[in-house]
Amino acid sequence: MLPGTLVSEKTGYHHGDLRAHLVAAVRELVEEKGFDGFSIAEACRRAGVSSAAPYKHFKDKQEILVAVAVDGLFRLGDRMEAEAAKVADDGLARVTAMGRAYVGFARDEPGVFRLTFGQVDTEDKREMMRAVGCDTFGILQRAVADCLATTQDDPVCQFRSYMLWSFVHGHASLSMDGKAEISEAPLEEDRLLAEISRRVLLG
Amino acid sequence: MLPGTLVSEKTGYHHGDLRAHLVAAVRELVEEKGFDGFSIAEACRRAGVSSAAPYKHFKDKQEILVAVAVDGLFRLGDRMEAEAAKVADDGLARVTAMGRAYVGFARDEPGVFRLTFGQVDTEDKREMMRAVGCDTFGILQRAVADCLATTQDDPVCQFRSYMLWSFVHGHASLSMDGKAEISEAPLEEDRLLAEISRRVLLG
DNA sequence: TGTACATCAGTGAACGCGCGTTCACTGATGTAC
DNA sequence: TGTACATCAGTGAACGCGCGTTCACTGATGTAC
Repeated sequence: MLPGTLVSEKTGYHHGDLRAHLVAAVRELVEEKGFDGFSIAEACRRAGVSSAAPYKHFKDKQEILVAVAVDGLFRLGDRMEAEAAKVADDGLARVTAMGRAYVGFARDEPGVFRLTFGQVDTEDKREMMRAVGCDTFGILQRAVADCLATTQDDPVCQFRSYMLWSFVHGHASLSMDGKAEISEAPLEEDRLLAEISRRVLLG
Repeated sequence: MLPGTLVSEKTGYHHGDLRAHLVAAVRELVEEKGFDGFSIAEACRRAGVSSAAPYKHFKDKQEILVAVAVDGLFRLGDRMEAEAAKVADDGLARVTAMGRAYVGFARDEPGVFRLTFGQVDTEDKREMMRAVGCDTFGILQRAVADCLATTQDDPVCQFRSYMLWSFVHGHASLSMDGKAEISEAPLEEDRLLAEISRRVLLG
């Protein structure tokens, strides 16, 4: 359930890496119950720790959720890069692969996805997310710049990157909760992603 | 605050149209606090009614939220049709206008938007939303069919409609919480919507 | 028009619950000498 | 190597709170005669 490898198996009092374990437990809960419906108390039970323990690592509930969201963004970025790296050096195909990674992430972890792109309550979270979000978006921008034989700063590149992001994000959101019947046919989805990359990047 | 026109101003015991008033109150709260953070109790206080009253109209909390979500979908559809009707009979422009309506709705009522397209907890809600959602999506499909000089059933029409929906939904979601800096320049957004309609419907 | 009565939409008090957070504490760990 | 001690990461009990829901009730409304 929780990754045993993360624990430096201390017996008894001290936990080892409670912070990471809490984040993992919250991640699980957010998937199971949605990001409302989640509670610190239950995350503690799951991590095998008293309900006061988290406050040694986090200021409050909000801060834990931000940690989970940031962690999610990082993993999303990693997944995009990994998926793109698998593809031969055809720019268009790489962009499509990133889209596939994005949608895959949303489908595998809808709770975290919603949390990550969900409403922003605090200024802290807003700042944090903006910073990490720019990094992740940069991954796409670089691939698009490659494709168009231009630089990331080129307004054309930014415009097209944002178009792609919108589309993929929209499809991810809609397919996540079955609003697109199309998502039942994985072949169709590949076509969809390829088609949209083509239409945005060429022509 | 609450639309006085809706109340058939009964004095005292009987309320007139509590159901509609509760939905309105919940809508307000969902905007103010997000759809977590909302509580029946507070909606009752706002509607000036005891906390037991809602159970004469709704089975439970979930059912109220579904009512608000369904109501939101209907109003979204109305807005799309209204915005499209303003435009001369150029198919492409009408589709773009619908996009503008969609994004406008998301920006005006982010809470309801998130609730409407957010996670589906119960099978009841799923069914309800699917039915109303198909109606709303149908509005777009008809405009696209017009544009392509084909019928709604044509797979090409469905495919393109879904592409448009994805894009607009994605942009709406991202711009809602300021993830697109682009959203600060309304002129740019018009260009974005027009461009995407063109790229999806032509070529 | 007046009366009796069924129905309906509200009240208000009460319930049990689980939550987020605090507090004083305690046991383990690492370091200086 | 041994001891003293500061620091740190946990405990567990307690708190106050607001919630969703239930219950027996009551007052208003509409209708049949």
